[in-house]
Amino acid sequence: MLSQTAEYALRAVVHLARHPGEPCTVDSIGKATKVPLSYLAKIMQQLSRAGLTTSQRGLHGGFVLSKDPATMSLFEPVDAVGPFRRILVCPMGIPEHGQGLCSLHKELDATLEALELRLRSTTITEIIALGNRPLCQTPLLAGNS
Amino acid sequence: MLSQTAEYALRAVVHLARHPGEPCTVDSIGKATKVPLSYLAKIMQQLSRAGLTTSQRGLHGGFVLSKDPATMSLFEPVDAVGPFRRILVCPMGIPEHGQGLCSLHKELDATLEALELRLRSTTITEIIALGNRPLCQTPLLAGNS
DNA sequence: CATATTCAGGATAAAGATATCTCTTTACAT
DNA sequence: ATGTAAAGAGATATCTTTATCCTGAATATG
Repeated sequence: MLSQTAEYALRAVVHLARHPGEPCTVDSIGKATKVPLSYLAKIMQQLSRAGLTTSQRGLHGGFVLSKDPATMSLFEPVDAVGPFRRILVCPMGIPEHGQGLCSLHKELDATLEALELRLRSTTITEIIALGNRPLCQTPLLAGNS
Repeated sequence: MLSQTAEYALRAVVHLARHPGEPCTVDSIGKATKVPLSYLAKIMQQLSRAGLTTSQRGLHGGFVLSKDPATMSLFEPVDAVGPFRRILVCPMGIPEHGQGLCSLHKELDATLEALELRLRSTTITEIIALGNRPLCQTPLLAGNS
């Protein structure tokens, strides 16, 4: 339902949130989150273009979250890598009276809305706080890469 | 979020529900719902294999819903054409203690669950009853093809 | 300044989803 | 029985998503 790319983006952002201030390279993020490195590089570009991360080249460079993860919802990385599309006009045509959706598409859009609201209402901080095991392989209390 | 194929499947099922008893050909469904005919043919096959529709070949053949649309949820056609996947084990590996998801995937799965429940709790009959314009181009009260 | 490290961007490849076409099989109507 | 209307099924084409690779540009360090 969420694209693979969105999954990867969320993993990366969660990882960055767990390493506040510390620039993380594509390499280190990819290894920690098990995302293919060369693909992750593209995703990180998208996150940076969307303003969610700051990037720094060169030695000790890498990516840092550009804002407090307590103010960043799950929706943001998801939307950054593949815009979230609501059903605004009838997918079956009828552009003229496009404002009134048929009941099927009204219901589908309401479902999308609920999904969007849920993503918007959960923050990255909540994920890393919740039960403290944000990404599966990270041990419960140890310092990890 | 829902695949194009799922969208098409829902349109087709809604159309069938509006023509109870009357076998609808791929051709007629496709024209009424603006789904590419040759692709719709494949989708109807999937619905039939999943047991949602009954098909009849030959003159006056076509597809009929195999059960009362009041007992069919939106989930069924969606799941029939592309199985709905929950997150049951960690997508990042760790098969050993696979039962305990990390918090990111717990939240994502909870979101999927909410989506699934919503689809499961809306029936096709509700769609065709609701405000009575189940598919956009169908006139409000007229007999239509 | 030289060099190693890292991101940026473009080109390409592989896989999956979407779409089309053709031929076969089934069933009805005459 | 024969012709015609339909679904079934397989092969193929196109587009999008996912993934890889390579070269160039920026930056810290010595």
